[in-house]
Amino acid sequence: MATPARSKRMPQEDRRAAILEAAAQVFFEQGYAASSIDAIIERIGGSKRNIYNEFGNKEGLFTALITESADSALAALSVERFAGRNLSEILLEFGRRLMAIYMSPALIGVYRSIMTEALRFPELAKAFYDKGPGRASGRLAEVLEEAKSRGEIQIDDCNKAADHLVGMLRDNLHLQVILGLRPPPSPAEAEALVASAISIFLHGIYGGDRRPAPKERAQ
Amino acid sequence: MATPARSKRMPQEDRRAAILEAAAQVFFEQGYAASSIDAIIERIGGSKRNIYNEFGNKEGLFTALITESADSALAALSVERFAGRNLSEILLEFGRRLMAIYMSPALIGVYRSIMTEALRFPELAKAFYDKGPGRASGRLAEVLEEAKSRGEIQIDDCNKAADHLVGMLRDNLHLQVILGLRPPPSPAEAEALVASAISIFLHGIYGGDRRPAPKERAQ
DNA sequence: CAGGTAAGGTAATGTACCGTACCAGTCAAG
DNA sequence: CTTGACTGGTACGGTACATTACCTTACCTG
Repeated sequence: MATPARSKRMPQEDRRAAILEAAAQVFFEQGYAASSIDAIIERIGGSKRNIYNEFGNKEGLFTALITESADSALAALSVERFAGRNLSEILLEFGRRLMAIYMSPALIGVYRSIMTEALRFPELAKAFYDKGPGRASGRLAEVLEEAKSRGEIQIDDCNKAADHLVGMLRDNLHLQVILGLRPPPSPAEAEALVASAISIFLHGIYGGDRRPAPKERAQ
Repeated sequence: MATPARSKRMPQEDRRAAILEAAAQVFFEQGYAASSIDAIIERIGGSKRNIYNEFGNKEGLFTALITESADSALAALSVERFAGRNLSEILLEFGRRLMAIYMSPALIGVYRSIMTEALRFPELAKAFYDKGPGRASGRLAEVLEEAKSRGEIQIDDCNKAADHLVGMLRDNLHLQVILGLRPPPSPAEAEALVASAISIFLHGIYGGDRRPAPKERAQ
């Protein structure tokens, strides 16, 4: 009834992907507990047997959805080690990628739904954190550690500083998007936000006697 | 059966408070959709009529809980205008308060539950944001604007910078606490985090030719 | 102390939904 | 064409839950 065009058979992979896509729409909008298997299956037609055959039960579908969404969204972070340009450019590139990831619909949905379910799915919450924000911060800390060892920056605890920068990039804007109070930023907005965050991270806000950074317009 | 000592009547205020406390335990742990009125009433004894008489329905109880929790947790932000000491001390004091608020069990619970329900309760989400993170950022922007007008700092967009600082203070640690991956920080930890975030915000991480801030040990 | 009112308790109503069973139609192989 | 595995559609068992109807009890007023 919903999509009569889909009455034919489907290769297993496509079916699995279709289920996950529909599950994303429903779970990420309504949350795990308020979502029904029926609502998911309505979007793609077919019967619930497909879901139960493929994922076992509702929990299995949810964990698969969270895991795969987080994995695919976060894959962009580990493509290569950042080229050995200067720290400012490395951080800018890192920030751009992280911002794009955080604002992607998939990850917004993951955030929205995993907060409430974290206590019910502790391993899932840990996996999400470790592969996502935790790893981002870890990678960043490595970069900072290198720069520190070259004497380029002064910083006591690189892990803490990395957390701070990640937090800056995920500031109130991210929260507003998750809460549905505003749409994700345009590329230009995102770029400006990344630039201003990185600029503050590198130079702070005191206007005293610091040298301007090479070719950076602060916001 | 649960608490037989409570078989007598109760002043309305106490009962209302008891309901909200029990609702906080249940809603903040399980989320709105997965929580049942029965589970709430079991914690305090009595019957569901108490809840329906006082709050109308489940939605009414939830919105009252979120609103009052956010209000009381965030009241500490608007007590007085910060004394006109130097910017560093003002920000430190601001950061301490904000950190304490963010890590309070009440606000952790609000965060946990409102993310998923934001799309179902848009006005509630907006009220929460405006009274909470939005106002924190707004107050901070005022402080920065003053310092800017005194020529103390150099900054283009004070609102953006304020968002960044608020984000720094609410970084991966906050996320880990919400996800239940670690307990809230001890006062000493919190103080160290605030200090390092503010230090970066003020001075950045470049170790060049900046003067050290007055009496600040960065972390 | 009697009687009334409103709150508190109990049980019922109706619904939603997870997970499974059943049947009929469909595709692929032989 | 026949067979058989699989799938779509639907219905069902069992349960949980929001909300309400109805009864019971406590408190207040005169």
